[in-house]
Amino acid sequence: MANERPYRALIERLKAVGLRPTRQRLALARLLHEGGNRHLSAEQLHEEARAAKVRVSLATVYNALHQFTAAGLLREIVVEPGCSYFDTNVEDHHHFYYEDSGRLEDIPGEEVRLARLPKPPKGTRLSRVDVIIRVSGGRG
Amino acid sequence: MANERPYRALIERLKAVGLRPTRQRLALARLLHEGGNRHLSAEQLHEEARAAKVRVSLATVYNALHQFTAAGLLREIVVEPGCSYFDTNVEDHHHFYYEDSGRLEDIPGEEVRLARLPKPPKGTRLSRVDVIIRVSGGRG
DNA sequence: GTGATTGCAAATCTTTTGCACTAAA
DNA sequence: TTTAGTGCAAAAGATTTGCAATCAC
Repeated sequence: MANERPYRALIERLKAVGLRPTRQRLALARLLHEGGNRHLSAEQLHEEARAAKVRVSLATVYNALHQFTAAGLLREIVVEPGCSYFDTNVEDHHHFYYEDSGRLEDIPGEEVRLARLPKPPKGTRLSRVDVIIRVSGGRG
Repeated sequence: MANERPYRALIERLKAVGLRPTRQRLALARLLHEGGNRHLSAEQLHEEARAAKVRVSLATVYNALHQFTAAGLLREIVVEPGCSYFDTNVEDHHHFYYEDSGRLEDIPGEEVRLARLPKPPKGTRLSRVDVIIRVSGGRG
């Protein structure tokens, strides 16, 4: 985050989904997409922003996360009560959940194969399928 | 819940898992297992208790739900932030989640077949696999 | 300019906790 | 008795909201 030059691509991406590329949204988007796929809570992202010297309020972090999620730039995941994670990977994939540490980890889409799936009940359409493999006992 | 006679089987079940069969726990256990498989939040169960003229505090409902879950009598499910559901079905099965209404519905175990599953990362053991099929657009 | 966005603080909601009181064994 | 369990009210967290100030266009 040393580089303050606005990233064209990010700006376009935000504009494309109807969000003004504000200083805060750009900074958060950059933080989110640094260093590969991540699973961050609002609080964690807020902390990262602080660490990166980006001044942004927690309320704005929540706003941005929800707007990004609505725009398909993020995916929200809830495994435990009282804490949402936002996944920067919006491709088809699933998760390991380390119960002891509360950490999430991506599983590439191919590594889980659903051989049979019931069809959505009449009048509904499939939104998505979440597979969460809960493991415990390790170092997380 | 008209019948106030303590149910032997329930009493034994609670004792078996090390929980004293108190008036509150018995009443809640009965409510939970009335009418087949259900997915209730603490608030909903508390409301049902009120409706059934069972005097029990919300804190006790939370306590009981967590104790029952720890004892394997219930299963906790979290799909949206800010609300846990407790599933009276502890058999192997998965769920439909109606995004519009927030309702959960059981899918019998056989109707979802996982043909391939990665093994738990080194040092961890499988705790359980949750499959949540999210659907939207219907009446929920 | 003008309307979207932000920050702050207060409000909300779910869940947990501390502790005196009550009930089961 | 003795110890677990309960109720209440307060506390704790996560998230949302209201609204004036600020920023993008």
